[in-house]
Amino acid sequence: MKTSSTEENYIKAIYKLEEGQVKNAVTTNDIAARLSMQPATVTDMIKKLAEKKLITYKKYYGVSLTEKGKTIALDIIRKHRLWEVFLVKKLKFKWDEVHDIAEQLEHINSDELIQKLDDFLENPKFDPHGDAIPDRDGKIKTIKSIPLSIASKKLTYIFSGVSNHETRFLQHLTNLNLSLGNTIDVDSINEYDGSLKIKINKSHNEFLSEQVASCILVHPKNDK
Amino acid sequence: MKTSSTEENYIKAIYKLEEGQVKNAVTTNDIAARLSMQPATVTDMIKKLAEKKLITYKKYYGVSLTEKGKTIALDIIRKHRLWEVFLVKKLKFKWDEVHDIAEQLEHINSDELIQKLDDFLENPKFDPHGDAIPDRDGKIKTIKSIPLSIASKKLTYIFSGVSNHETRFLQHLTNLNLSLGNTIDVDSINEYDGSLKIKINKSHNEFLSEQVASCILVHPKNDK
DNA sequence: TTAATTATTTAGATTAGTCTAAAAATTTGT
DNA sequence: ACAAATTTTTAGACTAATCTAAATAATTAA
Repeated sequence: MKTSSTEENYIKAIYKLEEGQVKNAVTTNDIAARLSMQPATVTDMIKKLAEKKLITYKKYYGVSLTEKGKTIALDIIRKHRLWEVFLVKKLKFKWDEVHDIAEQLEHINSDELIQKLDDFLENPKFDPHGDAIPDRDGKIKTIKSIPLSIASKKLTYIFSGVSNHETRFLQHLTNLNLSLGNTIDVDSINEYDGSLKIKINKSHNEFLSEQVASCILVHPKNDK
Repeated sequence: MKTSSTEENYIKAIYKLEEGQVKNAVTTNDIAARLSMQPATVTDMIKKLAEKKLITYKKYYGVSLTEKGKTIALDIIRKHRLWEVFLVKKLKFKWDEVHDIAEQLEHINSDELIQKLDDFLENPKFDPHGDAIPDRDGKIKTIKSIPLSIASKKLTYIFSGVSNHETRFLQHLTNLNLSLGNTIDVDSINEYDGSLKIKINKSHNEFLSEQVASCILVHPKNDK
């Protein structure tokens, strides 16, 4: 069964919302907000997706992806992240420039293409923002990382990902000279506002607000 | 002004039809046949394109692209051909496998992307089928090639392009071990059916029907 | 040159995806 | 527990892209 780009965008949105929630159902308003659509529009589309058995839907309650829906979501995410790797590694885009283009490329329909792209890129496991790339069968590594905002003083971490993909945020990290894989030593944590003083890659000191630290994902060094 | 993928496909079709015709106008039925659409559908769309000043349109007569329309057509063709180079050179697709994927990729919208892709591919001038790639300003090389079917006996030619892009035709050439850039020596031409005996790359002899020879574009050796 | 054929356009309908406004269901706050 | 607020759905409408059938214009052929 074919899925339109529009349907794919809804499926991806539902997947992302499920990921970030404890609850078992995603609401109409959540989806509407994420996709900048009217709730009425979302109701129509979720009826259609339920019809196709890509989600389960209970009126006035919410939706959740079926296995079939999850498979499609992971396939789109796989394509998005592989294209991001291509854009950054091969075409030399900056990590904050690739999102919108990958949003278009992720809907290109050709299994053969994605397979060959994956091989060409040498089967990368992570995209330029540190997000894991699902394999061909939809298997995805769950990385046990934590926000830097709950890190412990005097420990050393590895910068492994971000939980905010906005251009402005990514540019801020670039300006701090902070890149994926860098070590982060937490020198001190301000008790009042949660801000941190850190040392990046054993070389330069920086100051991070709690707001920024909370979007930086790390794992303890020598543990991964 | 934005153009939808659908509009782009019409513009490209009109461009291709203009290219292959002496007449100054392309008819509704031509476009309908090329795009496998109903003439009534085409009439609606050409009204829309005329409204946008991408074509000139005279009722019951036909259409032709404006400068604006031509610019868009050449931009799509540029994108299509650059993606084909990418697919063949980098992803190792065969030359007969890339058309449908490039048809999708050509509608991806990002000037920055195409510029970087062009550079990544080292600014190729021809696609895998020997068609010239328009430059960023829409300038396109017109190559003075002829169909092999009107070639002269005992002369040596270079295989420079095809006028038929069907998978089955391209596979036939592959089976003959004939690739772009190969030399073709015309040994003899059959007077009755126009078939040719040729030697490819000074190494192996092949037989070509007139039908096949007419879709093979060549230029005389040491002239180009 | 006029009747027959062919090509094109118009008219009316359909589907996908979107909207606004109003109705209905659920949740919240006192 | 019930009124108020919020969320969700329904109803009706719009646009883009498509179709079929019918009407009209242009071309061809006798």
